[in-house]
Amino acid sequence: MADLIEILDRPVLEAAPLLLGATFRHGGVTLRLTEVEAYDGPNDPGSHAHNGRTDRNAVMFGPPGHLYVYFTYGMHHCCNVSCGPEGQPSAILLRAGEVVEGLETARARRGRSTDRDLARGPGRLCQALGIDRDDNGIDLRGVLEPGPPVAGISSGPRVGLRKAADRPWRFWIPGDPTVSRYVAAKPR
DNA sequence: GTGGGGATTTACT
DNA sequence: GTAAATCCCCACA
Repeated sequence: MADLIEILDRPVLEAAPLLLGATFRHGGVTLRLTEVEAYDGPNDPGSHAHNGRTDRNAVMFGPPGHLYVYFTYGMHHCCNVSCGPEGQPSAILLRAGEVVEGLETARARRGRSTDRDLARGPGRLCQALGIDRDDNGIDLRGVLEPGPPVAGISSGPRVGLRKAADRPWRFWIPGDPTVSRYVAAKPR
């Protein structure tokens, strides 16, 4: 089984699909990742790091294997794994997964939700795992464990972006019920 | 100091 | 399908 840092210390477009099938433990809940998206630093208009380093996105510029958590829409958190050599601001958004441990805890955090929807979408995923801004920057060694290689990975455009909406940098395990559905950005 | 926008989710018609 | 919820971040003045 591949080492986490070995996977993350390479270009984000190579690393992202390799995280599918990995397990992620936090707050008493374990997830099997089924859907991720790649954000490729300064060359990616859709990335938070596109306009350089700020207080918020600093973790993206740091060493690989740390959690970048941000708050959005006034009510949701999203979490990413920093990737690539230090100084290269790329990250992988954890979009969805299947709860494989801590089901009761996840249900309690998510309130009224079907088991399928517990971590189906980045905001739901963070809520199920109890992730918030206090977890920004945490070291993921021993937390995120790569799994065996997954065959037949699908890719397509990222969800909800107005910028760079054409880049097919979303990766998921085809047929898995916990993968979120594609939603284009709403026109203003 | 101000204002536009957002890597979303949920409930309601 | 559409709308509302809700607040932090950041660019610009």
